[in-house]
Order: sequence, then C-alpha cells, then structure tokens
Amino acid sequence: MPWRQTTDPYRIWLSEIILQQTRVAQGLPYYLKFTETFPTVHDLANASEEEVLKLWQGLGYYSRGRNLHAAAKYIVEDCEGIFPNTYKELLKLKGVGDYTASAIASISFNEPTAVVDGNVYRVLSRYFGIDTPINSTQGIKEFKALAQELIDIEQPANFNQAIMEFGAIQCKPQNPYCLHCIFNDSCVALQKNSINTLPVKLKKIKVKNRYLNYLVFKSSDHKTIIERRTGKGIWQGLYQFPMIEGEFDVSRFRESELFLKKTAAYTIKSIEQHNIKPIVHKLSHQHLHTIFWIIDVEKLDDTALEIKTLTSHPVPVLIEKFIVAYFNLK
DNA sequence: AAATCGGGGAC
DNA sequence: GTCCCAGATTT
Repeated sequence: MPWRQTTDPYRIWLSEIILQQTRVAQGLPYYLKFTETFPTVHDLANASEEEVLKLWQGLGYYSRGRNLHAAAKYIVEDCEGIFPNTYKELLKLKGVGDYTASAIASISFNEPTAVVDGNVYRVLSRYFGIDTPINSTQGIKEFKALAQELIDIEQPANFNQAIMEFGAIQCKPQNPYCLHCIFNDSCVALQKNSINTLPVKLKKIKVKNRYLNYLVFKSSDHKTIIERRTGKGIWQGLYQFPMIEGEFDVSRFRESELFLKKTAAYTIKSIEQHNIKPIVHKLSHQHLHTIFWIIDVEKLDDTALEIKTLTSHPVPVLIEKFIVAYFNLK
C-alpha cells in the first residue's frame, strides 16, 4: 500500500479520509488519482470543489470529498500551508475525527495517540472479551481508553498500523484464524467461545424506499439539463437530471401536476419510459426505485449543456450508470 | 443517543 | 439477503 511508504502528513491524511468506511481495494485507485492530480495540499486547495468531487465520484460519502477540499483550503489559507502536526490541531480539520487525527498524529508525527477503527474494536473486544456495544457512547470511550493504555509509546505508528492490520488479516470479522493465532492461549473470546458474537453492535438500520423519476431531456442540438443537488440529504454537490420524487401510476405520470410544472418551459416532441422496471439503487439507508424518462424537445433554455460534456460533472453512480448505458459516454 | 451519509465486496 | 469496511457529522 503506497501510503505505507511515506510519513508525509498530506498523503497520510488523504489515505485516511479515503479509507474511512472503505476497503483498501476500493480506495486505492482514488488515492493514486488524488496524489497524481494534487501532489500537494496547495494543489488540492487551488482546485474547485467540483473538480474534487469529480475525482471523488463513485467513492460514496461525498461529505468526505467536500470536507477534504475545505480542509485543504483551511491549511493553505489559515495555517500558512503548514500541515497541523498535533492530534489536537488535526481534530480541527473538517472531516477529521478521533480516528483520523490519531492516525495522522501517530504515523506522521510520532505522537502516541491510539487509533480505534473497526479492526481495533474487533481485536480488543475479542481478546479482552468486552461486550460493551462498540457504537455506544460508553463503548467508544471504553475502547479508546483501552487502546490508549496499550499503545507502545516508543513506536505509536507501528503499534497503530499493526493492530489494525492484525484485525484486517488475522482477527477477521468472519472465520478468523484462531487456530494458528499467536494470541490463542490468552484470547478471552476464544476461551469463552464468543468469537462469533463479538464485537457487539447496537441495532441495525432501517431502510427507506424512495421513488425517483428522472427527466432526461434531449434537444435537437444534442443538449440536456442537469441540476446540482443542494441542501440536505444524499449526494450534496453532485449533479443529476431534473427529478420528480414520488410513486406514480406510470400511465398518468406525464399528466401529473409535478411533471407539467417541470416541463412547462419546453415543447415536448415525445416521451419515452427508458426502463419499465424501476432500477433499484441501494444505499445503506435508502433503496432508490428509479425510472428514467427520455423527453425529446425542440429546444432547451440556455442552462442546457452539451450531452457530450456530461462526463465532466460529478454525478452519483446511479446517474453515471445511466449515462454510460444510454449515451454510451465514459 | 440516534440518525445520516455510498458504494461495493464477501458470504 | 446480511455484514461491514483504516468514521464523521448532524439531528
């Protein structure tokens, strides 16, 4: 892993933000893109948020990308370009919480601050047989304190990365290698046969169903309309086609008040339902049931853009897949 | 304290 | 389908 070959705080920071709730295999190409496109924090700060989000596209949790950009600007503008070099100062960066501040502080600055990520929760809960829920206020405090007590203050970077790697490779969530584990004579969970019930995590999330209708306008001069998502909710800062939310009787969709309002400015030549069966795009908290409507029009207003240039804007994976499949763009 | 925020891979 | 990933932030 390339971020193991450096202690440059900028690169460690990049890797840690990218890897939040993200597997190495998924994050690696993004780390390579970001370090190549933005070799220094100044390059990142000088980019536009849209540029950053375009590079982040497909990785999910887009607030990470927005916060990354904001933090880069903060470092350049308010810290004279000098990367914060203590746990306490690192915590002030947007998108940097306890884990990430600890990781950067230990790896880049040799500060003995213990990291507690999903791996560490698992290793400690099993080895010490702790069943405090890891996502409870008490659990977060308890495991942080324990990790902090255990850290080798002589080599905090090695300790932190070692315990995480041990959790990722040996003490895995499913089917950990207890048989040939160097701790199998002292692991409480193994002795009590509770490997499979630890760590304990509170309640699972409930998924909401949402019904999205995207209006894909096509003008005779090969233009279409996209809009930037603002405000709360998913995909902040990304673009999408004009959208009407709601579950409609498809035969009456084009007569609905919302549809008429959204299309009032244009002269429609034809409407086609691109997919009869809704495309179900699954997020962790939402299942999005999506129908794309292809709407041919004479002319669009001057906010329209060339279909060919769609790919320069950051869009959710759901929209990207449609663009690739329908417009054959990449 | 609980909810929200993506997407993908392993099983 | 379920789990969970080198978590942080908002409500």
